[in-house]
Amino acid sequence: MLSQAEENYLKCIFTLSEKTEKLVNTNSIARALDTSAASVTDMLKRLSKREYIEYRPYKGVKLSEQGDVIARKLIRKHRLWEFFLCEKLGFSWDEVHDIAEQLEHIQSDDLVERLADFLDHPKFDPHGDPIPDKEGRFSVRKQIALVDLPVGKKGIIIGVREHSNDFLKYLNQHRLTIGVTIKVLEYFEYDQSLKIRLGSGTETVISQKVANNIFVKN
Amino acid sequence: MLSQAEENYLKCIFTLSEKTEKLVNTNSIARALDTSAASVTDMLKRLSKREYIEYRPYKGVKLSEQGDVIARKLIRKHRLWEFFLCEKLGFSWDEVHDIAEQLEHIQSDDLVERLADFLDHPKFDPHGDPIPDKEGRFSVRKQIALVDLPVGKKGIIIGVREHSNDFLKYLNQHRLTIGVTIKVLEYFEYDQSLKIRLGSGTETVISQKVANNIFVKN
DNA sequence: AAATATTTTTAAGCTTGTCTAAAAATATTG
DNA sequence: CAATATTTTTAGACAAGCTTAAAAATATTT
Ligand SMILES: [Mn+2]
Ligand SMILES: [Mn+2]
Ligand SMILES: [Mn+2]
Ligand SMILES: [Mn+2]
Repeated sequence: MLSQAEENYLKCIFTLSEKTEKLVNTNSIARALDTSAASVTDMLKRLSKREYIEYRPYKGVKLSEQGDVIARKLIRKHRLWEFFLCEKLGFSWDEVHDIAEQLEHIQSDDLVERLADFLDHPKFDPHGDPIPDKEGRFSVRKQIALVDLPVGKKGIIIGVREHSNDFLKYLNQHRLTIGVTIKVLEYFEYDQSLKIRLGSGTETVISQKVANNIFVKN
Repeated sequence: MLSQAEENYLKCIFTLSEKTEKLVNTNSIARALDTSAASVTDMLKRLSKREYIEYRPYKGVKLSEQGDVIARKLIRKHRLWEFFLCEKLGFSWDEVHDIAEQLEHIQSDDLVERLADFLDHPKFDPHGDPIPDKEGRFSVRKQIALVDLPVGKKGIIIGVREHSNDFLKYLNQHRLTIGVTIKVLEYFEYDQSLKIRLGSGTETVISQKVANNIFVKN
């Protein structure tokens, strides 16, 4: 059985791997987990000995077959719990991550599957991130960043790239939440900001940074 | 913030206190937590220094005001989660304790209250144990052990004294679950066993040991 | 290619929570 | 009430997971 710390490392390596293709390096793990590089090296040696990862000193690390399975299960649990917290308990999407960070470590295969049943096997979590199925497979769907939506076109918000509390709260304040329809009215070359109209009729201007962190479908 | 280990000690001292009135002694804690007396002494010193308990070496220990509040919260969480697992996820009462043992350590006051709302503020858990309210108050209700139900009288099962898996499974097998009506048909002096008839019409004989561990109301 | 900068690992040490064995305190019994 | 039994504490050790500081390896510049 893995400790919570060990589980966090595996999940971290998984998410960093998604972005890089290459081996994950010590420093990026340390940054992500807000710990020292020395601690990371220490843990990598332990996880390597137990064959959850393939570790090449000074080169970097990737998950083993076994480690990959565990990481996917953790992400499944995390996102199922986030869905539960929003859909059943009425939390908003900026409140659920920290609680799910704890709940993902509850050990019971039975629990996960019953929870998934109870929730009708959702495919996406409250932030629009895919929930792996029992076998660890992610759903994929066509999505583009709002920055890439041409002027005059409509899109529906289906996810976010950033998950920080600040960003999610900004989105709440501007009613930019999952399911909302957006039409791009104007593009301002000067600072790459966008004027948009929501389904509700409200019009706003959003920065390039914001538009880049919102995913929409056509 | 308390570690899971520290929380387990406080909860343990609380439940042992319920039974004894007197100070809780080191050995009984060690037995309950399946650990060594030396470890217990060690922890008692730490919890005492932080004023969660009042500890008198060689004499015993009791919870401080503060420790009592925390223990009650843990029991509230534990039993709410057990209720959730049975009522919403369809677990049976012999499957929920170990999972609730983990879930009770999730840190979020908001979560507990939203969960309680979602469950309509249940007063008793799947084993018939009272769920403390937000202020830590337990509901009390009149209940007697099935052994004490006179021959010819009817009662309804509302709880159990023992919580072991073996006992709960025995009860499942004999359809002796919460809400079931029981009529005592006969008492056998020789071994203090009872002949009973269930609401369903089934008749069985149960031992004195079993009858002592079932609570009924008239 | 040598000098410099960055990344990673090693070394040493701390806290938490556990253990076993031995010593000390308390309780029980003849 | 002294001997014995039981309970509790102390002592010493260990693993996990973290820290900082120093050393070693690798990457980048000049
Ligand atoms: Mn999350
Ligand atoms: Mn999410
Ligand atoms: Mn329980
Ligand atoms: Mn219970």
